[in-house]
Amino acid sequence: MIVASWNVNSISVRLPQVLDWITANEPDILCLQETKVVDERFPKAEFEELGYQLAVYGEKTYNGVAIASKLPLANVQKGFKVEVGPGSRRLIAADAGPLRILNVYIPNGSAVGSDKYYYKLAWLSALKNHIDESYRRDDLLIMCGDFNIACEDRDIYNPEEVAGTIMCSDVERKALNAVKDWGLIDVFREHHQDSGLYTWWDYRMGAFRRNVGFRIDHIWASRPLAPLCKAILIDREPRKLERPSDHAPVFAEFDVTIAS
DNA sequence: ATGGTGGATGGTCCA
Repeated sequence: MIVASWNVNSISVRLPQVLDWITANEPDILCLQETKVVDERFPKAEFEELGYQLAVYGEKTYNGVAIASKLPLANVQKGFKVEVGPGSRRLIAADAGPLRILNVYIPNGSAVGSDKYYYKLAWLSALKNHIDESYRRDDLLIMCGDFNIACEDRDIYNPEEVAGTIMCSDVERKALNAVKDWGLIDVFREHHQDSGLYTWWDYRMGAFRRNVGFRIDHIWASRPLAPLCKAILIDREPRKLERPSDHAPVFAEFDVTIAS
């Protein structure tokens, strides 16, 4: 079973690229972030024509998450039970066959010490509580999405230059590690140890051409599920297209049987 | 050097 995650930076703009990518790669589940449309305007029919069910939780202009799945989705949950602050739409969860999917768009945080940074930390705390309340350690859980945090220096092109700044400050890394300590595994690092492997490159300054990137989009798996991951890749090809998202999709294959 | 690029918007805000 193939599970993918992609921050598309507007599903309206990126729809043709996303549909092409789905056709080429045939993921069973695709988690999207930064869809930037209200639910009524999400292009559901185009996904349904390719055989996918949709669960969407979006808003105008900002944020927005969605799950497209070939398997029927059940127990769809949108947002935290009690939202953090103004309550932007950044979390959607559902069960798909044997898997429990948690798709998150963790706040960017803008700059260390800013109001948005403290919102990011509060959101991470709420995420930890949400997982504690919602899942069991023996669930086949995937938490994926745009985490907006590079966990280690090898996830960053120029760690010395950006040390302590947004997406790699110690405090936000610790807050994310507190989530991870529930029992989640960064599946990508089970399969790849190299630096230079990124999922996001700024649109500016020719960052992609120079591979000035960050690995901030992740697929994490619970302890019983992680060993079933047979392969995981970042697909850089869509980032090379005209009018790309600034993020590349990440996708993982899990050797799980689908009960009928 | 606080720049630069892209998306949604219709003023700027966000990333």
